[in-house]
Amino acid sequence: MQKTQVTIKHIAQALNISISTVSRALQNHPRIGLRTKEKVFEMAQRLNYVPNPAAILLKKNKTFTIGVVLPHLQEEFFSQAITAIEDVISAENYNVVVSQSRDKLERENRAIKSFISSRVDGVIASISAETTQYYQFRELERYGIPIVFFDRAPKDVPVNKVRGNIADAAFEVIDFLANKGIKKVAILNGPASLEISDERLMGYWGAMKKFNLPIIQNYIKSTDLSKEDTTKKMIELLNGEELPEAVFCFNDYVALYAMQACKQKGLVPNKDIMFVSFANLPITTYLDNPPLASVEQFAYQMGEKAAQLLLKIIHAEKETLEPEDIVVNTKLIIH
Amino acid sequence: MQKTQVTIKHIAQALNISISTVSRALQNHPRIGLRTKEKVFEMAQRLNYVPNPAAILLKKNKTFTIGVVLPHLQEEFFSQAITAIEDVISAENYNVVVSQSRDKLERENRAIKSFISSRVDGVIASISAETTQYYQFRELERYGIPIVFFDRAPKDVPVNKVRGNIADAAFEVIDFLANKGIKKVAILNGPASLEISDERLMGYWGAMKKFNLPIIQNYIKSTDLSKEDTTKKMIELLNGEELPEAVFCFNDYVALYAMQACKQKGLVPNKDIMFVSFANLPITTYLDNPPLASVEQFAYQMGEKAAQLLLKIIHAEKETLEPEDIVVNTKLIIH
DNA sequence: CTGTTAGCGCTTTCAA
DNA sequence: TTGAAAGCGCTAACAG
Repeated sequence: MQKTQVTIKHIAQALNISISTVSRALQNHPRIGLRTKEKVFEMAQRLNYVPNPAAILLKKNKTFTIGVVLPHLQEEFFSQAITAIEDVISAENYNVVVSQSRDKLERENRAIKSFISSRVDGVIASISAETTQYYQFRELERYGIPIVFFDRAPKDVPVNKVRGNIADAAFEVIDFLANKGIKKVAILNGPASLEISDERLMGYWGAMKKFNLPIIQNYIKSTDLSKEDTTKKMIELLNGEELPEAVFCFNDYVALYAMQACKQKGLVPNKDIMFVSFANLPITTYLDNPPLASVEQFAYQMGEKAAQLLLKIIHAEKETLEPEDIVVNTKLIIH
Repeated sequence: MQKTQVTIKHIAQALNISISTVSRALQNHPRIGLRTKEKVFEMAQRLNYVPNPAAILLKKNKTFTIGVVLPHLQEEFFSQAITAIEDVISAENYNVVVSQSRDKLERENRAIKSFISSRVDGVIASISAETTQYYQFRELERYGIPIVFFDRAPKDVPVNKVRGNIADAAFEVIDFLANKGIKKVAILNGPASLEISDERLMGYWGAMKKFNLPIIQNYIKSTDLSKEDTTKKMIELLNGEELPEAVFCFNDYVALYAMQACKQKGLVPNKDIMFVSFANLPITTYLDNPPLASVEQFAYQMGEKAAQLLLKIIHAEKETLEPEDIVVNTKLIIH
């Protein structure tokens, strides 16, 4: 099937010059005659020469590839981030390999293994809902592969990361609800292993206190982000002593599942119970009664910063730099 | 940053044997002593040896990578297909590189270029809404890279493809509506450059005739799949002489956009006007008034077949085989 | 069963 | 400004 490929050797022969001259000409080496360069480029074109990446990689011991693991490409939040990463990375002639963990630890680990064996030059990660340990990422360190986390970073480990100012956003959400006279606010949070869950809780807690709203233990739930568990927790809220007036959800999926649980109980979401969440699905705007407000996280910007940081680390030839913690501002969007 | 990597040479030295023995042992070559093999594997483990893919590729002149271009990973249909492709392909130790065209010809071309320069062993493609020419894919042929299309294939060119029995499904849809006593059915079809648009139209046409339903020229619209154009076409339908009773949409996105246009005109979708479409977004089930029915296309199965076909072609060392056309059955789901 | 050797396509000293 | 030659890590004849 494969045609024999055109190599610099062919170009050299056709032009009756040495392969090193061809190689240099193709790289725009300064010490090559302008006429020679022209001839080489012309011939390369004519022969449909395409450089063999494997040979270059082998020689340079670099793959010009970065690996990205994240939970779901289907979430607008992540797909926007990946677009940004691709834009930044490809401008520097790097390639991107994306892998979805689907919130499974096992898939995340497999992706990391594959990144190691394909020898990527760096990794950008947003950890799965199941990930509680930093363990697996140590393996990357072992091979000297730098990592930058975005949005979902492991807790209690100093790492390079880019994240939204979640706690402030959560505070703002409660502020917004309080201003509307809503007092009883429940929270359907994400797994405790995620730092961004803690931050949501902190913001919630801080604001509830500040505005003298009642903090009810039963109003604080956390889910593993699956539909089943989210539904279960929402039903617990609905069956509780006092129905909350609003539910602050970890993200749009959680909100969607929770809203459906509501409907099944005969309540109209965003009329009988208000929902507010972190935006990652533009599709919620197609609902008949969309959530009152949501937090925009500027995924593109976050992806951009993460990619830039990673490139910076890759280019810095020195040993590990101080981990950076970049915070991107969020914005409360009132619908 | 990079640690110096462990090579088979290191293993050979540590064990005081030749590198070819190590290479063979690692490949489980039959003519290598069991004891030697064991020693080699042990040492490889101990030194954290990871084979350098670049060297293997260079040697074998194969990348064990296949490229996939498709419109949007966010559509459930495509993301399921990609999962299937990954499953099949990785079972044979191939890797997958995915690229989204976002329905832009230019992005599709860029992806193809990048597939060529990274020398993928094969390509699976579902063309963009803007693609009208087979032209760009010829470039792949030139380099002997086999292609399999799935779902969206170019028209009027004999190619390897996997597709649903769209025309039959479209027929079934009209049949279903006719049975409910619905006579005036409009169609919001995709761009004419896609074979799957033609097939939808054929099925529609055939059924409308068969059931003696009126075929009104103004009821037949096609959109470029963008929100703007779809909205425009839907508004034309709504402003026409006679309101259709049902609209048969190219896919769920088209349905979503069209339904929103409805709402803006004060009509309740799926009560005042029925919608039916090809399923690619499970999210539509969260709508208050979801579409009556939709066509399930078994994306996973389609992806699976496409991947299997591609592998078959890659493994068949001969010159181009006869193009295959694999049809996967669809199913009408009543909600 | 194992070792020697050539070479995949390219970059890069070193020498001219 | 160009060429010769070594070598990146691995595989695979060929030769024992």
